Amino acid sequence: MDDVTPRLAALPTWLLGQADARAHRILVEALSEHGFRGYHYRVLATLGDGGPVSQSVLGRGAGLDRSDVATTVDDLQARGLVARTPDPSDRRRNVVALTPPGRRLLGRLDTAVAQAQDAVLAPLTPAERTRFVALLARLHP
Amino acid sequence: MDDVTPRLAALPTWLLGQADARAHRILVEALSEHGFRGYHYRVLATLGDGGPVSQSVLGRGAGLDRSDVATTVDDLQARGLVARTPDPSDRRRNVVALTPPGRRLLGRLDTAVAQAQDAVLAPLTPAERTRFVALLARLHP
DNA sequence: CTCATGTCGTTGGTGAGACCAACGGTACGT
DNA sequence: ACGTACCGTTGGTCTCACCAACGACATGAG
Repeated sequence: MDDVTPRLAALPTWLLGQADARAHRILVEALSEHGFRGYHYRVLATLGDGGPVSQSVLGRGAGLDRSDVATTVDDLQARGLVARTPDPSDRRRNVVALTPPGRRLLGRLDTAVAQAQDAVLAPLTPAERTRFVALLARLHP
Repeated sequence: MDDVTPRLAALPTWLLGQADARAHRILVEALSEHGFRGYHYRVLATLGDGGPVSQSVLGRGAGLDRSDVATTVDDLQARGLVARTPDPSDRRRNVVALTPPGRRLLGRLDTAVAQAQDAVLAPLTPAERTRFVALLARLHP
């Protein structure tokens, strides 16, 4: 299956990219079964543990550019999953909050995402998973 | 710096994505200093340890779609780094080979890429690097 | 030999993700 | 009052990955 040339296959960056590509495929698969993409989940998850926030805070929490927050919130709002209201105390800001359907959906997506994590780490034993995640966290300074 | 919401930060897929993003940035940085992108290096590297091959073999070796091979080879050919000649024994095929300048460039890119690997793994001790790469390889079945 | 099947390279298109620039509107400190 | 800085929006760009359709060509079955 892996016909990749040795000079590439030996590179840590290549292995990392392959592992991430697989993880990404599994995660995207899980989300798309519900009709959503990565940006949607990131925004919902940020709202889920951050409460109603401005879009700029939302962007920092979800790791998104402001412009991508705007279009993603547009989308979620059109589906009735978040509410966007002007902030009375600062009229530059929008306050974004989960709606009840949004919160229920987040619960289902959380489950799907958790299952995806297991699927991604499936090739490793529980002890290896712990060590792997620890090394991964160190790798991102 | 990392203001990402806990629900995301705890996900292995998130950590993997962040680590890969960082690795990718470092690698792209290294290549772009020479004026090239990932696809260019992948193709040159595949030619470097595979000898002259058809574009379809090149695609398998470099992990690229046929269409992406076509445009990448176009580009490298225009820069005089590879030669594309019809295969007399099968006129459907093109045989792609490194030119002498292409081979010299590959040497320089290899050095840059090797330095990028070190930079990516810099946060880990040598022993940890070995374990990390081993786990990474297992994660990609 | 003929013809169906399948491969090769090319063109063109899609979509996600990450990012950047510029704009009008707004807040705030000086 | 005014300059500075921030907010959200719009409208791009780029890389990467992938898919569909096409003509040219090779090959095996009959």
